[in-house]
Amino acid sequence: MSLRHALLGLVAYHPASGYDLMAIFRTSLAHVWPATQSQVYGELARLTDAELLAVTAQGPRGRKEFTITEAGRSELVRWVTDASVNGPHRNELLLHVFFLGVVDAGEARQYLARQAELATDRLELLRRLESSRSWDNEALGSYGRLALEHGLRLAAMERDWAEWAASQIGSAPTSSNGSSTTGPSGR
Amino acid sequence: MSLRHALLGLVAYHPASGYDLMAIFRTSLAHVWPATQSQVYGELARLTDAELLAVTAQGPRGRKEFTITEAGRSELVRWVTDASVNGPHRNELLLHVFFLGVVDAGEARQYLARQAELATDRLELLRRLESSRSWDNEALGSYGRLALEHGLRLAAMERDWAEWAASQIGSAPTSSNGSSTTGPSGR
DNA sequence: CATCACATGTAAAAGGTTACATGATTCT
DNA sequence: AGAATCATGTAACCTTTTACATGTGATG
Repeated sequence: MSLRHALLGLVAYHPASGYDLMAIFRTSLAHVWPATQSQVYGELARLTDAELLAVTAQGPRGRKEFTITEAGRSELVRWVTDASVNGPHRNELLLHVFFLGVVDAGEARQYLARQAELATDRLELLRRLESSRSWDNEALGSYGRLALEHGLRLAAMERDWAEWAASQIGSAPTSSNGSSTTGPSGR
Repeated sequence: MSLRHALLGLVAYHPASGYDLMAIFRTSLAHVWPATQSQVYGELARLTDAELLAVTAQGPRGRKEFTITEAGRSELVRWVTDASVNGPHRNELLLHVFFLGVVDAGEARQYLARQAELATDRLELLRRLESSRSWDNEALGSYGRLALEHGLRLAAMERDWAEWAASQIGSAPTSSNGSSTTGPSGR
């Protein structure tokens, strides 16, 4: 139930409306914790019901500004310092890799080379974001910088790994059903 | 809808029952694509309905052995070579990091130090798995090795990043101090 | 006065988790 | 005989995605 905590965290930094929060989910949090408008408005209502948030101002177009309550803040603090919180971690890239045996070595190598390119692009994008520094005068600034560095290191790691992985694949072709051959060079 | 493809991939390597497949989800795929028994049996039924899998043998306790069909195999090949497939990528660790500002610097540093320890433990676990080689005579062997290497590099990266991040805290309370000593390798 | 940005909501469907339920076979 | 393992399924609930639906206020 981390969307809840993402909302508490954002509102704790600064009171905001659902619309404001959506803008943050579309930008800063897009690659960390994606959420849809539908989800955000629903969860804000539930958080208000639970008295972890409160509506503290109304604006022009039915705008509601949410502020964190004391109960909300203590729940946030409890969650943020709990290192054991760690949901399951799905990786679609690795799922592909596991089953690369169904295609021949050439296609597998090509797939990995493409992943190396994509990681390079991500790295480039983050480097430009880092230079622009638009992120660091925002509310999430000082800690957002740490998250950005994580992204940079991850992209570099994936680029290097994908290049290495491509190089590991021998030219020994795999049969079309992959069940009998053990594949390329045994270690 | 990747559970579908995970099942197609596993059955393509070797015909299996739901029970057999669950054993793989609990071990090899646990950190790549978690799935519950409930999900697996349900999806196997749907895949059989869609004629991407077929029941090719019945065993002792109502056991049904599934085999991939031609249609199933071509769907799997299409998916596996499609580098554009990439679902949203949630990272609860980074979500914590974004909101570390709600606690004081000492607690934030402690949190990151704990994450460095946890990453070290994961690395150790994977190294032991690598030595044991139990994985490489299995169906997923040759490509599973590439996935394992990804895990090793990821764990090492997260350990280094968390140590670096912990060291960054406290040196500049509000403004950022831009330069990283141990940034990712450039090119 | 038209268009864009602001602003909030609901409904249906798909995907995922937890808990319950049942029974057969093998091993000690 | 009792326990562990093999084996499949269903029900309730929660989370996430996609699509629909509506209206206000500011700007050119």
